[in-house]
Amino acid sequence: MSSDLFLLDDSFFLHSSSDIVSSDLDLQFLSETFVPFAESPFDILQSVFDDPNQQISADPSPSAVYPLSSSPPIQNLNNLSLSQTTQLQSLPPAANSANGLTDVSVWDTFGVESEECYVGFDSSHYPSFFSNSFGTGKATWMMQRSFSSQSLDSKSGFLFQPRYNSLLESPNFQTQVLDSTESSRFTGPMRRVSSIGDLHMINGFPSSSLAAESSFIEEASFKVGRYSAEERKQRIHRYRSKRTQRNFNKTIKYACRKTLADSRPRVRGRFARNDEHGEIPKVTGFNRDEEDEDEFWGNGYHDEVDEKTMRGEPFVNSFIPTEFQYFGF
DNA sequence: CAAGGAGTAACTACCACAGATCATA
DNA sequence: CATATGATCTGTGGTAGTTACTCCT
Repeated sequence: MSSDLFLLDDSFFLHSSSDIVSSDLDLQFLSETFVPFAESPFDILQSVFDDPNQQISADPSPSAVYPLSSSPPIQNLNNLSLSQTTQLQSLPPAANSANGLTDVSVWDTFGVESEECYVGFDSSHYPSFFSNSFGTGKATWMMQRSFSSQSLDSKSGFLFQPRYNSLLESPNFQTQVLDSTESSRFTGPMRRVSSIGDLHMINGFPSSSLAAESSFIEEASFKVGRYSAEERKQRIHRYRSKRTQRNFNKTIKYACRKTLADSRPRVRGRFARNDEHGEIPKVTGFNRDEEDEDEFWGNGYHDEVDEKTMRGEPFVNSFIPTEFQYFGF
């Protein structure tokens, strides 16, 4: 997985693109720390839309527990479905354009039934990141497994409208928020998120001004799930410190061996012998006659990759990694 | 509800061989 | 002790096969 979940806050929050949620471990951490009793990563998202009237439903299997080594729990995220159980007032599109942040008319903004809560995106920017359907009156977002937060960084156009929970809707809270240094970025029901750094939200809290907000939250004895704010901070600190020590990069100990491996001829992915003279074999094979070659290649097994490898060409460009979580930032 | 097939993703073995490492003379 | 030689081990990447799991019928 590396569908980034950046729904934490301030010191809790994933601030940079290097803080992407990139593993099952991350998800477990998130679920345990922020959404205790979560049955699936879906619940994590639900916390963002924390509202008794709002439900995020997926098709969670009864056994939606995701041990670290199991199949990717993010699979559950591939079938996100937001649903509004009650009809609340719709957000007037004009309100968004009026604040200068969002011109709804140019956005593919998908309402979730009541349009009270929706996640929008510029589909021209994200042709494959999300896809949606409205089959049964619910919007379903398909989140590409390996969409890196870097992509979000580089492309603006991610809309995120959280539900406000009761605390956020508190006049006192809104006052504090609007008085904060980054209040201009928090402009009411619609907030444009242009980077992962902007996606600092939990339970609808904008995170950027958390210096003020967190104290407020603490004063309000804000507690999510089983952990107090302090406990969460400690857990997050431990998590992040351990996380920094993780090494997602495959370190090449011997560059020369990599070079050799890249240039080494392969047969169905396996290293093949060089010819007897130690020369890099040509496309035509290993000086084999036609009969041997047919046998060697099986049923005419020829493809571009192998032709390249047989020529000793590294075909780096022919392979586009799809799992960004293994690449450090 | 249980069983079985389809679909999907993660994981792993396999291969050749240059270079590193170790043991011995 | 220093050097030479041979044997053994290590590491490198793409693919196919296996495993585990979910979803659907």
